[in-house]
Amino acid sequence: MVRRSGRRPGNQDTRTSILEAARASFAEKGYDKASIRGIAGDAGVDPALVHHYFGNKEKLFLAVMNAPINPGELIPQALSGPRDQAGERLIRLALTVWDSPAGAAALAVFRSALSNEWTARLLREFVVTQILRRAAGEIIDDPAEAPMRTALVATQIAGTMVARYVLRVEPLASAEPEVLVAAIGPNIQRFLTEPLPEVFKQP
Amino acid sequence: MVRRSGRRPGNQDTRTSILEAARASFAEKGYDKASIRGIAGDAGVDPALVHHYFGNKEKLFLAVMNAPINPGELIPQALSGPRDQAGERLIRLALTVWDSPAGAAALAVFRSALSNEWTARLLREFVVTQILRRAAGEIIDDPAEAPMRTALVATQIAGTMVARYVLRVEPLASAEPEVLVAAIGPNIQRFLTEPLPEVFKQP
DNA sequence: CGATGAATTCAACGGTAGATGAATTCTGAG
DNA sequence: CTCAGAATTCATCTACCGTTGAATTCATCG
Repeated sequence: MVRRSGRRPGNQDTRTSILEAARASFAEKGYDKASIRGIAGDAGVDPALVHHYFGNKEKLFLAVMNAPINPGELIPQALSGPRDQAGERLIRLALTVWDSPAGAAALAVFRSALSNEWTARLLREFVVTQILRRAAGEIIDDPAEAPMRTALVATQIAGTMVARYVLRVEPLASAEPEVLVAAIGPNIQRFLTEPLPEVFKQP
Repeated sequence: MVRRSGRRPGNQDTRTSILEAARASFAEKGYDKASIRGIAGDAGVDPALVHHYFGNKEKLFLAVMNAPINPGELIPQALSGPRDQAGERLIRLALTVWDSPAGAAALAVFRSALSNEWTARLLREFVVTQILRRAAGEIIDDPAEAPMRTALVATQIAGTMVARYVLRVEPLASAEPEVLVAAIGPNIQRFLTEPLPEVFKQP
């Protein structure tokens, strides 16, 4: 690569500090209520600089989400293992990710999806293609039941995320992850493998 | 040229048409994104008229919610009956309310609570004082376990509402209520009455 | 009829938002 | 040192927002 004349991209500190401020702000307020002006303020920077680096708010959001969300390894790891403990492994994976540093990005996507249409589509596609489709093939026996079973699993996991991280309902918000794994895992397991009610068995 | 200014004959029910437009708009967009200007537009009315009738946006929201949300009869009815079917009755009650005309108001409160602090407080107080506290006394044996059990129940019900009514995930959104009652009820029952994991039994 | 007052609209204020393009500062290559 | 070009800022534009007060119309009462 030929070095062209001019200032080197040496000071990319500000670029990442914008990204950090954006991640925190999106996680705390969701896509709509997080403002570029506020993010720029948190990063100690002029709002126009955000546009200079990221183009617009949508691209900034995507840039924030691109880095940390990479479930290539985690998901298969959560799916392998005793089939009758898959429920526990799924909820444990969710809690582990959300309590980790990358959890801010996950919370940002989730919170945004609850109040914004295009981020909701983003989340749906991500969940469907990256998580549920794999889980369906690995764990659920009858393919015809997979959509309903995975959707039911999604209700329990989404509800846990809403209560613990969005609404911060006690004692859930302060509970140890393993407590929730032990309490919620079996219910997810039931959605995965136990017989569905007969009323569902009609096309 | 039609003069559009000033009092127009006949229409005495503009107040209710504002309320209807507001209920629909709050349910669809939540408190923050629903605008008084948009509501007034849907009602075919000047925005200032909304203020004339309801004072401000907060009071309009409360006026919309005041009428249909009156759980005085429904809740006791859902709690009375065989104890081992309380889970099914709870999720059935939720689905019944949300699928009824009053459901728009419930959805408005819920959706707003997910992205707005003071509506979240409103929902929490309502849920705690009107629903959970009664359920705790009637169904849960050990009072010490009541907070965790009711919170777990809340995760499953809130998750169902999020998936079915907010994110509109299929096949949940189109499922018959009784299918969901049969599928989800037993899991709520488990949160209510089956033993909690030992890991929880330490203060 | 004229007066009253409620129903309704108009125009405007102050605020925040995302976005844009020109102007300025800085830095390193030649 | 010079100077191009990247980094950064400034001043604005447009578009909504909730809210307000004054102005208009009109049904009704005396």
